[in-house]
Amino acid sequence: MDPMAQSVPQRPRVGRPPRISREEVLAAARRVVEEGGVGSLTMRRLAAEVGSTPMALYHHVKDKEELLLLLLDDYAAGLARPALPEDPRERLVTAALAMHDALAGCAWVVEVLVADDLMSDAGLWYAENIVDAAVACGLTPERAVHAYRSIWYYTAGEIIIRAAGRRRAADDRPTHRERVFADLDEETLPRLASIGGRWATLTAQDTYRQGLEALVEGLLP
Amino acid sequence: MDPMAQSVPQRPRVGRPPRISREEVLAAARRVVEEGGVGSLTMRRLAAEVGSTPMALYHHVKDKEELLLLLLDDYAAGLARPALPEDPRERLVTAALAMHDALAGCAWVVEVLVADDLMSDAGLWYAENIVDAAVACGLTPERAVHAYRSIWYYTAGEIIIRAAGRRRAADDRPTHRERVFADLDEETLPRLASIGGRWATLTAQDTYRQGLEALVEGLLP
DNA sequence: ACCTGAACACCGTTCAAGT
DNA sequence: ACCTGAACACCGTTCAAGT
Repeated sequence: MDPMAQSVPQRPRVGRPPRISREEVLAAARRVVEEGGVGSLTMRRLAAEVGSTPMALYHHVKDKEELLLLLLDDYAAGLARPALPEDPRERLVTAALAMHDALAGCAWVVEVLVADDLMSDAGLWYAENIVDAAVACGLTPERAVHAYRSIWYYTAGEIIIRAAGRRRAADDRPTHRERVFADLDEETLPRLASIGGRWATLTAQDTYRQGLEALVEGLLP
Repeated sequence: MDPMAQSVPQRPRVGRPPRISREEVLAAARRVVEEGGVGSLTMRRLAAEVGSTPMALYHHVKDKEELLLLLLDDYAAGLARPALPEDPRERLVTAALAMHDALAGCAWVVEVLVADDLMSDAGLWYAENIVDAAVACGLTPERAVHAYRSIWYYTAGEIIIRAAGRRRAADDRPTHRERVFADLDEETLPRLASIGGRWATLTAQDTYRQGLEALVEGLLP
């Protein structure tokens, strides 16, 4: 842009030339985390991935926490922002669904999110639209924030619990839950006993939208 | 009870007499976990707590996972089961609130719960009553299970996120969220910017019941 | 300025041996 | 039967030194 820019003397880079860059580290971290979740991202593993030593990483990120936050920013920045309907109630539901989808695609995100609440700037777009739509539906700003919070609890809970469920389903040994459901006491737990084997099927179904609409129905005046 | 029981010859206990018992291990684990969360419970720390070596523990519990499950059973067994109102809608809300309270008192429980879905038998009491009340309110058993699921997502999400929030508040360095909220762009995020500093106060408020009632309102016919 | 290697203070768990 | 000690394969991070 500025034709002079090129001739501005670059502060002469002294010392050893870099072998790895922050971007390279982040890209590798993304790969690792997408494949095996946050749990599988270790500084040592990451170092191996970029062909370096664990300590070299600390020259490009402050520590592991910063690494995760950077990863989050990065993910959030790439999210699509769907066009939202005019009608405020529909706008609210659509924004919440978009937030949910953004998270559902990437289970690891939630693990980090919960640890440091809310996304980066890019993620605030969802909150903005949900709160704003709630106000447009007639809530006070205070109640709109509370409504957003309820939706966030519901959404985060859904993502976390269903992700955990999928992880359990992945390693095939029977879970604690299955063992418990196999022999329910009909005397003390008649309703659950009558549902029996259908429990697993029913709770595996995706009912996010259903629950969201119920919640919104109850939250709005 | 059986007067003969005493004279039934005990299978002679051979070998070294035990120095620690399973109960002792569990009691120590409970202490550790209540104080510092699941994260602070390590086999090594626990061994030190009972005055033994890490490997001695493996004679009383299979591994760390079993230890956590035992801890859970134990906690669930001690829960009060409040009297529930006759009216099914009130019964539903009361049971959900009781479930929430049972969890809220013990943040560590949720960490384990999420990892292995649902509590032990004792915890199923909540599910039983919520599903049953939902049926009594006119839902089909299938929709009643879905309703329970939505309530469970909402409840678990609330507990997890608020627990994480409290953990962040505990170590006083400013969180990522605070930094982001400090300078919101009024152009792109006008609603959040207008809420500004009130966000922290508003989201710190306990609105579990409010959200629950909204959700129930929307879920029931 | 950037990278390396050794070291520290941790993990859960296995294995072989002691009482 | 119960416990111990040494060992294995891991962690994140600090520190002093090399290029």
